Order: sequence, then structure tokens, then C-alpha cells
Amino acid sequence: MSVTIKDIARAAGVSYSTVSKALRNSPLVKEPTRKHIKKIADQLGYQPNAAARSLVSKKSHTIGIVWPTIERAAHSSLITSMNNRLEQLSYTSLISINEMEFAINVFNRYRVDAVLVFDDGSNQGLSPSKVPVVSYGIAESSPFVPTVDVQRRKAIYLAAEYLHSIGHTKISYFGVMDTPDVMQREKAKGFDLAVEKFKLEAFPTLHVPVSSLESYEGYLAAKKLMQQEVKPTAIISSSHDLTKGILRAFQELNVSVPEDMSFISYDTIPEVNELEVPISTVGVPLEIITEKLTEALMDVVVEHDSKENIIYLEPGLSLRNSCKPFT
Amino acid sequence: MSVTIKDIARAAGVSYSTVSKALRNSPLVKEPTRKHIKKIADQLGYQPNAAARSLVSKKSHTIGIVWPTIERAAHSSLITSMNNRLEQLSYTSLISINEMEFAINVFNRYRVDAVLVFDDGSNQGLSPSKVPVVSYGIAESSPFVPTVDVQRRKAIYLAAEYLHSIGHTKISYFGVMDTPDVMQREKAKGFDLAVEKFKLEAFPTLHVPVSSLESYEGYLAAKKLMQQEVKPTAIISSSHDLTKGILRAFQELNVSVPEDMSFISYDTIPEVNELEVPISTVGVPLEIITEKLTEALMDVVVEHDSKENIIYLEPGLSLRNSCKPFT
DNA sequence: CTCCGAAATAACAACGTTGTTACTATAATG
DNA sequence: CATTATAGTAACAACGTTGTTATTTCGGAG
Repeated sequence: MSVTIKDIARAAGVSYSTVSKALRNSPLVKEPTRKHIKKIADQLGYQPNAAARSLVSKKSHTIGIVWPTIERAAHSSLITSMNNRLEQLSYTSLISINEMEFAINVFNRYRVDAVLVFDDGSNQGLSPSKVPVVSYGIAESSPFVPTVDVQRRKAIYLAAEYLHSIGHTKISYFGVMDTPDVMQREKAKGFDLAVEKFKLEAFPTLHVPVSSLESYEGYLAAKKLMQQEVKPTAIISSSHDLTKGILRAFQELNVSVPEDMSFISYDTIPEVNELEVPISTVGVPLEIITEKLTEALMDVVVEHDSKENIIYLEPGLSLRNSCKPFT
Repeated sequence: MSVTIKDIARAAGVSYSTVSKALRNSPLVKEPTRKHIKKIADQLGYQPNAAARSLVSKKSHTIGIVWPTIERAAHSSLITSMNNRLEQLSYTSLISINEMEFAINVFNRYRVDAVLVFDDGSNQGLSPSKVPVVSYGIAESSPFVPTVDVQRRKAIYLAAEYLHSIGHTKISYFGVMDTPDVMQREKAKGFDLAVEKFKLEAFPTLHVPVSSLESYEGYLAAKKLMQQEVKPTAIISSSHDLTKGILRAFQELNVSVPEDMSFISYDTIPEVNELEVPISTVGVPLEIITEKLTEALMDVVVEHDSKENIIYLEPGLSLRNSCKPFT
């Protein structure tokens, strides 16, 4: 049986409401009384009952996170960062790896203050949720939910634009092409837009499709690419993991970046600095993403309806000397 | 504001206690009344308040899982399987990726019925937890906690024993050697025991240390190994991911299994069948592990003190034609 | 038609906590 | 010394649910 404030009250010889106040540092209890109570609470190993607390306060100070099934590994650092940020705001995060609808139901029952979901393209019917939801995804695809959109399309477009501006016309895009995952589709779309706009060459390996964002996929695809007769002069990789694999392949094949190949990688995350070669990246820095996501969550927690439903984050280039002008 | 049983009661023109009983299919309410109530509850989108429920019932029907920091990816399939099993028992699982002590505190507050932790070697001081804990780890290292121990040491020993029995004496062990992670240390210990027992040759690459269990690590290590003058005739890999990398390297180097190299991989998981080559494995099958973990959790949930504190699971070999007798 | 007993439903207490209100010493004021 | 603020603490209601107990309703027996 757990120890409750009543146990503490009995042990301290005060009423349980005094204990409650003392533990929450209310100015209504005298300093010595508070100290006394706190000491006893400590001795008994008191842990507040979240159920009772949230029942009366109607707030659980907890955020639910629905961990996406696809690319589970890829989101690991984002979730870790979210976890830390929320902790700093003294919010607790609880994760569910269940299918989204089920997970949201669970969080509903637990009356978490808000839920963070990852837009995998199936978010359409999210409206009947009682608990406020924030989506990390694509603005258009989850119309009824506040969404933080990092504009993947624009990011990739930006990368292509930059490469074109320094003279490249044969650019290969490494990415997942045929997928229900809207995030990946957006990236591919950004590339295609740039191809059209800048009249990039439509050589055979304009698109280098991979079946997932794992690094091994990038490795294999890069090896195959370099066996082709017509090679690109620049590459855009749609994820950090992919980039890792591609670079490994290049190392083996003695392709050096940027001398033999210009390179831009999506995902502006700290891990980029762990690569052997400095690689320019495009995208919204991870810490900015989680900062905005946290803000959005705090918004829906207090407002329950946030007016500004969609937050677009501007992707940018972080140049790190992996691109050489092509003449 | 959420809809409660009182709202339903008002709408249905009955008392709220009747609603409670109707929703939980108590035989104390007449069939038509129940149907009526359920319909209304549905219309209003009622979701039971877990806080209130667990407050009165003292059970949350929830299991907390502390996702380990190290090798987070590697445990993904185990956690998924646990999640499914618990769901089938109509338990909900909540995951925390916080540091263990903090995570357990959170779960304590939420009064989850039990917590599952992964033994990373820091479980020593787990006793003061009010909520019952089950550990997936090493029996000796978490003395006060019911533990499911898959006997990694024995598993690797078994693998070496088998290879020795078919004539191999130059065997390389791929694994993380110098780590606080007791799980990895146990595996290495198993190998060393076998080396001693069977007087295996102490050639330079008896141990092939890797810095993590990622497949890339296996890949690199395998490449380096095959440049050595003295090569093993058999390999024991301490994880599935490692195995993936090693096999990829072998493919590139035209080393064929089992003709040029015998091979046994730790981790008996379904993913083994996705490898290009059939690979013999050693270890306790994943589904058995999760079955026992679930049983252990259910035990502590009802008993609060389980008498049989440690459950040893017997590792076994699953032979799949990746080993050739050495003559 | 009255009364009994079962069946159905209603009322109520309890779970552990918080916020509000009510009480009780204590000190200050005249 | 009586009166009144005031600080400190106690008592109590409420949160949404469940299990127990009390009440109503109704069909059938007398």
C-alpha cells in the first residue's frame, strides 16, 4: 500500500490538508511545520498519487507522444530532445508505440494535457480527440490539428537551387519515392519542382530511389550509382542516415567530397558533425524544431484552441564545404 | 471539458451509478437499459477517466516500460512484442525514455501496476520502488528484483561449444568488450569460458571488439578481420545487427558462409530469416522472452511479491546451415 | 387488494489530492 | 481586560469512478 498525505499527517500530528499545502510550498504554513512535514514525507518515501492529483486539478502535467511506426529509429533524437525540453518545463512525457488512434485513446483516458503525433499521412480523421493534439508534419495533410511544418519540400528545393546556382545541372536525389509517408513525398516533390524550374538534366539517375532511410540503403544505392555510365556532379540525400551510407560507399570507391562530388544532406542535426567529411545540410535545425513543438504544445495546453494553427519553420542551408562549383 | 458518466446519466435519465454498471457490463442492469446507456455514451464520445478509475480501484491496468538508453534501436522489436502481448491482456503499456530512476518515479506517481526495466548494469539500487519491478537482465546484477535472465553467457558458450564439437579451434568473437553494459559483458564472458574450457587457439583476432552493436560496426570489423594474416575458421557474432554488417562485408569480399567461414549469431529473432544467407543462431527466441516477461509482470501485479524471483530461460541453438565441420 | 420478495435502480461512501472556507490560538489595540 | 485582526491550522467539498447499501418498482401469492 502506498503512503498518502494522510499517513504523513498522522505521523506529523497535523491535518492532511496542511500536509498538502506544506508539500506544495504554500505560504499558508509556517516554515518549521513545513520542514517537519517534508522530512517525514521523505522518510516515508512519499510519492504523490498522480491519479488523485490530476483528478482534482484537471491537469496531468503530462504530454503523450505517439512514436511513429515508420522510421522509428530516425526520430529517436527528436524524441529525446522533446523529452528533455518537456522535462525542463516540469512536464513528463509518456510514449506509446501503438497505432495512432489507439494511442490517442489511451492518452485520452489518462487525460494527458496534450499529445504530439508524427504525421505519417494517416492523420486525416484526428478531429474527435478530446485531448488537444499537435502534429509534426505537413500542414495540408492534417487540417484540424495545429501543425509544425518544417517545409521539407522547400528545404530540398533550396538545396537544389543552391547546387544549380553554383553550376550543377546533373543532380541525383536519394530518397524514398513511392510511399504513403507524406514527409518523404514532400521532399521528393521539392526536388522535382527544382528540376523543372531550373531545367536540370533528366539523366537516368536523376532519382535514386531507396526503400527506406536506413544507412545501408544509401550505401547500396551509392555503390550502384557509381557504376552508371552517366554520373551526377552533385547529390542531395534526403536523410542523415542515408548520407552516412552514401559517404561510406564513397570512401570505399575513393570518391571524394567535394572534389569529385558535391553533396547536400537533409537533416540539420548535431550528428552531422560526427561524419568523417564536413557535409552541408539543409533543413530546420533539430533544436529549433523541438523548441517550436514544445511551444505549440504549451499553447494548446493553456488555450485548448490555438488560433495560429500552423507554424511554418523556415529551412535553411548550413554550408560546410561539401559543395564545389561546377564549371 | 470531458464527458463523464454523470453527463451520460443525465442524458439517459438514470443515476450515474447505473451508468457505471451498464458500461462495465454488470448483470445488475437490465439489458435494454444497458443498451440505451451504451448508445448514449457512444454518441457523447465518452472515454473513461483513467485517473478516477485507478484512484478507486487501485489498479491502473498499465505497465510502464523503461526504454534503455543504450542500444535503443536493438530493443525495438522486443518492446513492440511486449506491447502486443500486454495489449492482448488488455493492459496498456506506457514507455518512458528517461533515465531509469526518474522513469520509475514517474511510473510510481502514475501507479502503473508494474514496471519493466532493462538491466544495463546500474540497477543496483532499485529496492525503494513502491511499484513492483521486473527486470530483463542478469540475475546477479539486480538482486532485489524479479528478473528474467536469458543466460547470455551460456548462450555464447553453447555456440562456441558447438563450433568446437565440429572441429573448429580458431574462432573469433565479435562483440562489445569494454562496457558497463552487463548484458554484453556476460556474452563475452561466455566466450572466454569456452576458450578456456575447449582450449581454443589464442590467435590475434580471438576477440574482435566493436564499439556498439550497430551493423556498420560489424561491417568495419569484418573487413579488418579479413585483412589479417591469421583468420578464424568460425565466427560468433554477439548480435543480429552486427551479423548483418559482417555478412555484408563477406558478400563484398566473396567470403561465403559456411564454405569459407562458419557462423553463429546471437539473437533468435524473426528478422534472421530476412538475411540473404541462412544463419544459425543461439539464444532464447524472442517470443519466449516476451512471453515470460509478460508472465513475470502479471505475477508481480497480482502477488506484489513473487516468490520465484529469478526466471532463467534456456538458450538454444537454431541450426540453419551456416556451420561446416572443420577438418 | 394487500403484502412479500425479487429485480432493478438509486444513493452513498470511498479512493488521494487540492482549493476554499471555517475555526482557533495569538498578538495587537484601545 | 475585552475586542479585533491575523496567522496558522483544521475541516470540508469536489474531482470521476466503483462497490456496497438502500430504496423503489413490479409481479405474483394469499
